[in-house]
Amino acid sequence: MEIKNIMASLTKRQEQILAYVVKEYVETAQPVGSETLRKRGLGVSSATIRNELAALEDAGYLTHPHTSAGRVPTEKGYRYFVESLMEEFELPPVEQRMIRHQFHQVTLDIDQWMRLAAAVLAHSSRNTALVTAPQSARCRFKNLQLVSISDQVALLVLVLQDGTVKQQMLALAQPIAQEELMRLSNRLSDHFHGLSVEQIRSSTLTLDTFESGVVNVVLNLMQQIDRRSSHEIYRDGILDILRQPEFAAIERMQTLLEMLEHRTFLEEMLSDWAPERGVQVVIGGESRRDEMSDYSMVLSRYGVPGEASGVIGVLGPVRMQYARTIGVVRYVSSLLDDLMARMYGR
Amino acid sequence: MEIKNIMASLTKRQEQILAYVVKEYVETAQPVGSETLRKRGLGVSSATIRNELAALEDAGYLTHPHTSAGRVPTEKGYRYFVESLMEEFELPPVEQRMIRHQFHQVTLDIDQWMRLAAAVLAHSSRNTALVTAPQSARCRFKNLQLVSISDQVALLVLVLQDGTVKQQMLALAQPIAQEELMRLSNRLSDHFHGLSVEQIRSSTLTLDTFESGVVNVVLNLMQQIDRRSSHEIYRDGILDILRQPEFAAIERMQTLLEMLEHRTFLEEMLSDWAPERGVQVVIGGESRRDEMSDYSMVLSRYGVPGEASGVIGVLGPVRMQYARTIGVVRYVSSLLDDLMARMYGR
DNA sequence: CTTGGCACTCAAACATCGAGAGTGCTAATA
DNA sequence: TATTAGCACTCTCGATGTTTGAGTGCCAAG
Repeated sequence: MEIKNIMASLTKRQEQILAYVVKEYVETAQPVGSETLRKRGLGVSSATIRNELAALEDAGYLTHPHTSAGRVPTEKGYRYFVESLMEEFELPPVEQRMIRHQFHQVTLDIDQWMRLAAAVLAHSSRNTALVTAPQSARCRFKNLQLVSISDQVALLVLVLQDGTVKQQMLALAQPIAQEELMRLSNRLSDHFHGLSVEQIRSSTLTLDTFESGVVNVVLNLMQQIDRRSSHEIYRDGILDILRQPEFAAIERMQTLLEMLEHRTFLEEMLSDWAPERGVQVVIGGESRRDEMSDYSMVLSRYGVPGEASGVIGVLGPVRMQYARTIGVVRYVSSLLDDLMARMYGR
Repeated sequence: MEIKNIMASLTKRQEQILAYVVKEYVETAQPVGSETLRKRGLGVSSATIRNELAALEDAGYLTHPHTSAGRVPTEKGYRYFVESLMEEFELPPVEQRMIRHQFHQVTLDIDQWMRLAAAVLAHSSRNTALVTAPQSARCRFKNLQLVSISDQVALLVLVLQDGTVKQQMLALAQPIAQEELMRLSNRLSDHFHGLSVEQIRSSTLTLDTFESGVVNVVLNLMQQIDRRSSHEIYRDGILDILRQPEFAAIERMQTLLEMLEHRTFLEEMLSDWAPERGVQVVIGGESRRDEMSDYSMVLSRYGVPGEASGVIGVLGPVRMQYARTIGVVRYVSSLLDDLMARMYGR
């Protein structure tokens, strides 16, 4: 007697059928029936396939929208597919080269890279891409520049060690000459070079009112960044995902858009589910969020481990081309790894 | 005998009826019939109103979706309403104060102001807001700073006279010390202070390979800005507009989203239709763009006339609360005027 | 000029029906 | 024991027909 159903393990044939169902359904968005499956060339009759389908349904890998409809994978079904059935997909070299080329064409700028990464992910996966800029564990001061804009306004430009740039206007109580501002810039830049928020705060530097005002602004900006509250999330391909047939119903679309506009929600999702390494697949309700029960995510972390890392990901309907998406995410992630490594000087 | 129809001018009662139709339709999104109108208190029977409606339709101010439906304003009808019938709407002082307060709470930063302006417009008008940052007629160099990031990478931070900040990473052929970079920064900053692209290009300054590389990057960035190709358009409230009943049909939604994602299209629309001064209302097909035939825009320019100006606007369905929207746009525009004036030192 | 009255129109909502796809079960077969 | 042919059954989907009601246009009387 064969071991069957006891271990909830599937026979070879069941696996094959499950794989076919997933692939077919992902492609057509239509429930797939026994006859369609037979034509795929299993060498058995549709009746046999029906029996297997019923078994797979009992085991929880498939469902029925209604009595006389074909089968649709459940989350468990997709999970099994992703874990055991799916063949690895590597991005074809032509595409790889094209993507790499795009990254090298663009100027050396994190913001640009992030946009491009989002665009590439969205385009290649035909879903919505989410990308966060690399965050240093704790940001460190690098350089500061004060530029006079008018009698009453100066511009403060703050550069952090990882290349992040922040600017802010300052209102001046009374006019200060550009030379004076420059002298101050240099003094502070020298003093604070390489320091974190706490270190700057505990530094013993005698400052006049204006100077300590400047320092406070700097500390504020740095804290904001530390608290990741200024964390921008780059998105792309919102349109692409809306073209999927699952969004024929209007409120589906609405809820999705609401999700995508809700920054803190996305932030949470990404930080909750981004893996430390490798590519993570989160299918539907696995994310433990009702709003996400119809969507899956494929996430990866990139960057230089100790230094700074960000997250890239693709969000799409549960009915998603997992193999392809994982391949794309993996590739873009490794590409960003390289770029970051080069930027941080290996 | 009265002058009527000859001048295509409307009688008082017709104007009143047209105004009611517009208001009612804007509110309910349903074609409005003679009986509804009678209840509004015109003091005449529905039959009389029907006659007037027929007259208004002949004159082109109203239409019929089908024989047995109520009336809907045409573009001509909306235009007449906006031009002659609508009562001015001033934002209530409470709201004004709230908005002003928000602007003063936020840090002195153009980017933040733009975001806030978009958010306020979108929220107050319940439509999609579009905002462009102020553009100087011709950008002028103010200051430049080179910061060493690693052995192979330096960061160039360029500040323009209007406070715009641009950064770009530079790949270094060989390591250059921070002091050396600073010396160069200061030299170039001094030399180019206040100059335009052409003036920098024709300046006679002896430069080594690296230095002229830096200058080229600067020129490139400045040119980009001059050509307005880097022109960011701040958008907000995309969701709000999608909640309108006109988007029950899915492809309506799709085309709108496509429009809103298409940057160059929006840029064109804004630059084509933004008025030199005052508030401009563009109704449906008046914009001479098929894609826009279902949408209206309310636009205004803000900023300091000779110096730098940007555009703010609201995009919504033709069936829009024009009075309210115009009021909001006017107020936010004047508020930005003040802020900009203050920034440029009056 | 206004109004009550009435016939007419059309979209939207609802009900009915047949076709088709797909299932589950049974009994026969290898 | 696993497979298969056969068949009754179920349910969706699209087409078709029917009803309802809002709203019009026009006429004849006030």
